[in-house]
Amino acid sequence: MVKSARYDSNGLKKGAWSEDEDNKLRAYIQRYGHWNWALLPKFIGLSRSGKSCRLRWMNYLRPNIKHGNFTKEEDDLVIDLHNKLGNKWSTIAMKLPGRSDNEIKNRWNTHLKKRVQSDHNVSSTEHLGTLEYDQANSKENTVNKTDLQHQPDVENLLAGVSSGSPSYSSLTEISSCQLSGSDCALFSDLTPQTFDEELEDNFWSDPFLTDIDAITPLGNKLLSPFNFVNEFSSQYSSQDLMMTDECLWSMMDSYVENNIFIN
DNA sequence: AATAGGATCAACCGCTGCGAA
DNA sequence: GTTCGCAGCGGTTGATCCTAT
Repeated sequence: MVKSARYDSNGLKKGAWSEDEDNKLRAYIQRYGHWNWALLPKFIGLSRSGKSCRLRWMNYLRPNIKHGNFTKEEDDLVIDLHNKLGNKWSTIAMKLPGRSDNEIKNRWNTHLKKRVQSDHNVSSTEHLGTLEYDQANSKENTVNKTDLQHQPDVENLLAGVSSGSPSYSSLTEISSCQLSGSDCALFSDLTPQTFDEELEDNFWSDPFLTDIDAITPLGNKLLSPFNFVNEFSSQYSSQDLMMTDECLWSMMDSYVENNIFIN
């Protein structure tokens, strides 16, 4: 149910995301965070708009995102919050961890709106237990296994959050995390699987860093693409900075590998 | 088996708000 | 005070799936 891929007049790809694009975007953001959505696709080598990348990440690729499986409790909460807040989907989404505003909006438009309307006539779900409700929604509860293959385990993720080992202020902070210098390896060699394996040991235990300033234990800044570009743009002309994505990646990786920091 | 029409949901589009210059 | 660029939001679209006939 996705829009077929096509290219617009600016050469930007539209429509369905390929697995390769997903992998690139996920791996990049897990490593560097989303420091600038507009420039990010260039660094990844994607022919997508920043908007499209942001949307894909927020609605689909975030580590803690859930698909399908709206429980009766979630539905009730959406209805209750919609009753109080109206179409403030992002606000409602904040109350439902793992659910994107887009998914909640779709859920409302396709199911809950009708349910609320029919409830005005018959309070049909009052006598449905949770099990019966789940069974009634079994079609919707079909989880896309392909989607889950590349997702970190949500339960572990949440357990990690609640255990307090890393101190997160919110789940959204997880989505914009970055790795410390010790985690860095040549990204180009990583498949999603090996990337996840590599992260497994210390991904959730390492401190999370802000999108732009990756603070090392020494208090120096690790070169994120943001300060990488800033650093180089101060030394070279824009002509000099016309480099291929591969070249950029290579340079960044060599910086990371050699622990070269800027203050 | 074919197909028409409804349902679903990922993705797009346009707009607003906000911070920086 | 104005302009610009970016992030985020909510409405809408359209490709695909599902179901009834």
